This record gives sequence, structure tokens and C-alpha cells, in this order.
Amino acid sequence: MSPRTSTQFETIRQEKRKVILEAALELFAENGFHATSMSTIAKKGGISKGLAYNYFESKNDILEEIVDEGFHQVHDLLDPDKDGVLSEEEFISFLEKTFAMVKNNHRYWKLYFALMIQPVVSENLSEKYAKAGEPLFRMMHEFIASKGSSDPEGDLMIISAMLEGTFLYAIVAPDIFPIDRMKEKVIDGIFRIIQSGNKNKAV
Amino acid sequence: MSPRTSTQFETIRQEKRKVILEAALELFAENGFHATSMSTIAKKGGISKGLAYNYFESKNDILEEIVDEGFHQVHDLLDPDKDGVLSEEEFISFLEKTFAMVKNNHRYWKLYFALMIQPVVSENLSEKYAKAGEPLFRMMHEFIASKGSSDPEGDLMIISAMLEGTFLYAIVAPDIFPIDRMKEKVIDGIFRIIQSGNKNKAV
Amino acid sequence: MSPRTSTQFETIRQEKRKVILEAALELFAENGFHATSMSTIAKKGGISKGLAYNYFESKNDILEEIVDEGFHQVHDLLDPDKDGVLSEEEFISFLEKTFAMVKNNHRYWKLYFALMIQPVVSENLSEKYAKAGEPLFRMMHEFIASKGSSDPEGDLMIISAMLEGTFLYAIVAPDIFPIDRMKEKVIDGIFRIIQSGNKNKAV
Amino acid sequence: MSPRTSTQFETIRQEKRKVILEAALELFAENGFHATSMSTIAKKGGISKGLAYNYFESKNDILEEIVDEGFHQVHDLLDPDKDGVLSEEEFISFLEKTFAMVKNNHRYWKLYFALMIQPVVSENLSEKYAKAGEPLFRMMHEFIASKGSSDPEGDLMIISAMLEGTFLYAIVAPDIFPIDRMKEKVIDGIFRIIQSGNKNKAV
DNA sequence: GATGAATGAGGATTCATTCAT
DNA sequence: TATGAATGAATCCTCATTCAT
Repeated sequence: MSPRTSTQFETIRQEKRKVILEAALELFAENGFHATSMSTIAKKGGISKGLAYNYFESKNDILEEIVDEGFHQVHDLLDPDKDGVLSEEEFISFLEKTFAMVKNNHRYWKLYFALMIQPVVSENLSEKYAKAGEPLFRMMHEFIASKGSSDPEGDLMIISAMLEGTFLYAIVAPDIFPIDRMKEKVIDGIFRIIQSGNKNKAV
Repeated sequence: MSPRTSTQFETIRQEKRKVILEAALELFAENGFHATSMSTIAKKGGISKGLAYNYFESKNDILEEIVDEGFHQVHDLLDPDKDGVLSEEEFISFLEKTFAMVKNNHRYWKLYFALMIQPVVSENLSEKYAKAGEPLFRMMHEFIASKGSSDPEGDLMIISAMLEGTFLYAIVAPDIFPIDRMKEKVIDGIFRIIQSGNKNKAV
Repeated sequence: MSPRTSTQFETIRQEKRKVILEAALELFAENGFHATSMSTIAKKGGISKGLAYNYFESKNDILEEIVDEGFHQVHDLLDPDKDGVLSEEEFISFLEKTFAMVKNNHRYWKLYFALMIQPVVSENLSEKYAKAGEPLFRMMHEFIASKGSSDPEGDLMIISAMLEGTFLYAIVAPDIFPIDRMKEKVIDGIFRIIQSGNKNKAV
Repeated sequence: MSPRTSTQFETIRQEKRKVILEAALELFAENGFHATSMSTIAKKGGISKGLAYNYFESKNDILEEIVDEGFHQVHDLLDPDKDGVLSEEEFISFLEKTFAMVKNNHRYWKLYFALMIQPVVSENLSEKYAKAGEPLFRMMHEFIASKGSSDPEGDLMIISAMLEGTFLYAIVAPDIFPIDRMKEKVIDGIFRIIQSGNKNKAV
């Protein structure tokens, strides 16, 4: 029964923190930020309301932490960190990672879409993602251009829309739009779009 | 001296009703249902809180009326009411009407997306739209099939996703994704997908 | 189509007034004063809210009119207006009139009990009735005394309580305490009490 | 520093709960349920409105708890839990306990009468009491029968009415009908009724 | 006389947040 | 660290009453 070391305390803190964030994520995603009370979060996390405020400054703060953590995960996972143009295998692998991400973190993405449409705090989520997504967009743009598209910006737009729409459907109507099936079709569709849009169609 | 005729009353009611619904639509779309108070709606509508309850039973009721009215507009506008396969012109015209609808009723579609992701009432909005959208899907399916697609279901899926994603972007990031430009690209993209997916690619 | 005479107008006014009072009486009695809204009264009376205010100054005013009218009916009906002691027949007839009154105006008496226990306006209803009932009490007192009671005040108390309890039961639990059966028993019981309480028991 | 023990919390809760219930009882009894606001209850209890809702789900809930607690007190106090016929001493003792109960819990009984006449919730209070009172009625019935009454049901009716009326008067007009004096007269009166109603009057 | 739109004050209820322990 | 009692502002909703027609 020796007093816990500060490392142990730190571990406990990190775990509690995670518990709260996960409870909040589920509730925010499923019911919305405003329809979720701190009481409910605390109850779902198995702690007291007071303790939640020991870990986070406010309900808003919890949301921001969730968004930030999710954002970093996305960043870490997708950051191409690569110069030059992607090969086709690399591009496909990138798409598959993206689909896996949405599939494995359904709740986060549900929350992402909700916040995209109706930001809770002043800061606009889509701006944040827009800025962060810039390298991704550039990467895709270069890939598309490398394939000979006569309008890479335009093609990027509709391909992005197709991806975003796919993820949205995968979130809200997974029964009708099963994500695995969609993945195959979307990847295939992207190439069809790219190839049919070649500057020189008579390849 | 004499009381207003019932026609006069009816006119007043219809106009005031519209005022309330429009104020509420704007606020619900922009800030979300839960973040919008009846006070705010009343203030925006230039009336007292109490009067709003003279016209609608509850905040929920206002939302339902908005959804219903929007739904009927969509239905009236898009109902193909047509047997047989669409010609290409008809199909394009249908797509253009759809884009016009989103463009001209930006707020309603913002609310639509918000409710799609996080329904406020028990009834699932996507179910309602899924049922209503069935004829549309069938129509598109037939059109795609008529063009010789080897996988019309799959093609329909990604085309639907592309449309939904386009509208979503047009709603949340119109600066980056201007709807008119998107419309051209999407219509073009759809045909590229369809044609490149022909059973017999060597046309 | 000659203009209505002022007499006709007066008749109309009286009838409307009665309609309102009856609607209000039923609602006040059944649901209570505070649980009854002017809207409900107007709807039940088949008139508009505004018109109700044409006839009465306030909801309170309606209640007061109901109470006053009921009070006068009671007064007119029961006022003994008689000097000297009642004969047994007269006393029994008085009791029967009282029972008939409660039986035929169930709603008024329900309201009477409700107001007796929880007055709505400052003025205490029981005081009003106490004052008005004084002649009645005196009459009963004299009757009891004339029968040789050794404690007419005390006997009057328990007889009054028996009557009041009987009417209360007849109002709230008429199935278990049917008023007609109760009437026979109560009248009988009163005489049993009086006679058994004679100064000179060996009659 | 360390959090309160659950026993400490429990003590706080029990005491505060009692404070709220007592404040509410007084107000409900004196002014009626609908005329009493949660604000008033909170103010009288010396707490904030919000805290009242930490203890009770709704105003209705407060009322129900008051009724239930009072009901249990009555039940515990009066439950005869006795087979066979009561002796005269036992019967008198039972009546005296009943009078003491009303005298010592004036407010509860005022509320009881108010709810009897105009129930606030759907469930009828008189039904609840009717069921609970059944053993009491049976007991009184047997006692009356044991005294040789030729119509024990009828005698029970008028005796019950006399008691109920006495309590009602004791509640609403204690000055004119002082409960202690009434008690003597009523007990005496009950025996006069019973004895004068013997099958064999020629005792 | 008659209507119902309109108001505003008040009432029930919820909830983020603080605080004593 | 941890608890939950406590607060007060905000929210949904009701309703007596007024008023233009």
C-alpha cells in the first residue's frame, strides 16, 4: 500500500480522461452536443459531475478535445508526408486507409458531419479541416493531373464530393449503403472519372 | 366595429404562419434546433412568444411543419410521374431541377442535412426521404441501366453519393465548391461514369 | 327583419350569460378553478373568449357570480321565513328539500365543497355561508331543543356534521353512498340522536 | 478535502427532502396544488428552485410523495391488525386515535379533503383511501353489528358521514366546531345511534 | 354584440457550473 | 482525487386579459 507514484497518478488521469472523452463522443455523436448534458456524460463515464470538471473546463472544452484528438488521428493517419506524385498503388492505399478510418471510427465521423453542418462553437470546423486537408487535396490534385486530366480542379471537386457523399451515406444509412461495397465502387469510379477525362481521350 | 370576416382572419393566419416558419427555418438551419429558442424565433418573426404558440403547438411542431412543407415542395418538384425510361434530355433536366432546388432553398437543405445526421424527433428523417426517394432512385436506376451499365445498382450508389456530397459541399462550403460550377462537372461526371461502365466498352 | 327590441337583446344577454355560467360551473366543479382556463370556458360555452369578457370582468368574477347565484338559490329554497318552532313534518320537509337540492345541483355542491376547503378569493366562503346559515342553525337548534335535548348545541353540531359528511360522500362517492338511501338513514338517525339525548330519557 | 461519506450525503438528503415536503404540504393544503408554484415552495423551504428538482422529479411528484407518506402514517396508525370483534374500549380508543390524527396533522387532512373533491392526478384519491379503508369499515361494521344493530350497513354509513363531516368542520371551521368538544359529542352520538337502533328496542 | 389575434407575465423544468467537504 | 448538493439563468409553454375590427 505504498503511495502511488506520480506516474501511476498520471496513468489514472489519462485513463479517466479517455473514459470521459469516449462517453462524450458517443453521446455527442448520437444525440448532438446541445441535447447531451454533463450529467449524462458523467453518468455514462461512471464518474461524478464534479470530477468531469476536474478534467475539463467546460462542456465546450470536452467537445474541442474530442475534435482535436480526432483531428490529430486523421492527420497522423493520412498525412502523406511525401513529395512528388503518388503511384497508383499509393493512391489506392491512401483511399483504403481513409475508408478504414471512417469505418472504424463511425462515431467520430458522425460528429464530424454534424459539426460540419452546424458548428457549435464559433470556429468553423470545415475551415479547420479545409486548411488541414489542403495537403491532401494537393496530393490528390497532383495525382489526378498526373493521370492526364484536362480539368484536375474540377475532377478533384467531384471526386471529393463522391467521397464525402459516400462517407455521409455510410454514416447515416449503412444498411442501404454498405461501406465495403461502396469502397470498391468508389475507387473504381474515381479511376473511371479520371481516365475518361483525359486530355487525350484516344490513349 | 363588426368583427373581421373569417377570410380576413384566415389571411392573417396564413401570413403570420409563414413569417414564423421562415424565421424558424433560418434559425434551425443556421444554429440547430436545440440551439434555437422560441424567444429567438419570436423575436426574428417580430411577434411575441405567446403568439407563436397560438400558431404552433410546440417548437417540435414548428420543425415538423417545416420539414413537411419542404418535403412536399421536393415531392411536387421532382416527382417524375413518368413511365418508361428517361431520355438524356429529360435526365439532365431532372438533374438541373435538383440543383436549382438546392440552390434556391439553401436553408431548407442545410436543415435537411442536419436532421439527417441527428434527428430531433424519434422519426428518422432519412427513412421518410428514403421512401419518398424510391421512385427517384428507380428512375435513375433505369436510366443508368438503359445506358448499358454492367452494374447499375453500384453505379447508382456512387452517383447518388456524388450528388449528396456535392449538395453537402454546396451547403457548407459554397465558396470552395460553387454550386454552378459543380453542377456542370457533376452532370459531366455522371455521364463519364455511366459510359465508362458499359458492358461493352468498345463502343 | 325589424331591429330587435331592447327586450330581445336583454333576453339574448341573459341566455348567453347563463350559458357561460353553466359552462364555467361544470369546469370549475370538475377540474377546479385554477385548472380551468377562460379558453376552455368559452369553448364549452360555444362563444369566443372576447365575448366572455363582454359579460364578465374576469375569471374571478365568473366564479363570484356562480357562487352568488347558487347562494341565492339556496337561500330562497331553504329560508324558513317562519317564526316559532317547526313541527316534525316541517322539519322533515326541510331536510328533504335540502337533500333534493344537493341531488339536483350536484355540480354546484362540488364546487361549494372545493371552495369551502380552499377559497380562491380572499373572502372566505364558509364565513359567508356561516352567516347565511345562521337562521337555519337557529331553526334546527330550536327544533332540537323543543324535543327535549339536554345539549342542543352539541347535538346540533353532530347533526350538522352528519349532514355535511353525507353531502360530501354523496358528491365524491355516490356509488358507495347513494344519496336516497342516505337520506332515509340520516333523517332516521337525526331523530335517534335527538330522542336518545332527551333530558328525561324515560319518556 | 475528502468527499463527504455517503452517510453524510444521505443525512443531507433526508433532511432537505423533509424541508421541501413540509413546505409543499403547507402550501398545497392552504392554497391548493395549482395555486402553489415551485418558486413558492422553494422560497418557503429556503432553497433554490433548481434544488427542489434535484429531490423531486416534478411538482406532481412532490404531491404524490406527500400523499403516500401521509397515507402510510394513517395506515400504520389505524391498522387494526386484529381479528374478532373490538371491545367497546378498543373501539373508543380507535376513535380517539383517529381524532388525534386529524388534530395533529391538520394540514395533511386539509389537503386530503381538497384532493378528495378535486383530484389533481388521474388516480382518484378516494379510491385509494376506499381500498385502504376497507378493513376499517369492516371493523366498524362488525362492531356495530355486535351491538345488535338491525341495519349495520346503514348505521355505518351515517356514522362514517358523521365522522367525515366532523373532520371537515374541524378543518375548515375549527372556531365554530372545536375538535375536542366534537370528539366527545361524536363518540357519544355514535353510541346513541347504535343503541337506539337495536333490533330489540325494548332493552 | 362578437371574433380571435396579440401580449406579457408567470410557471414548470433543465442544465452548465460552482463549492463545501 | 472525488462527490453530489446547490445555484441561477435560460427555456418551453400557458393563460388571463386587451384590442382592432
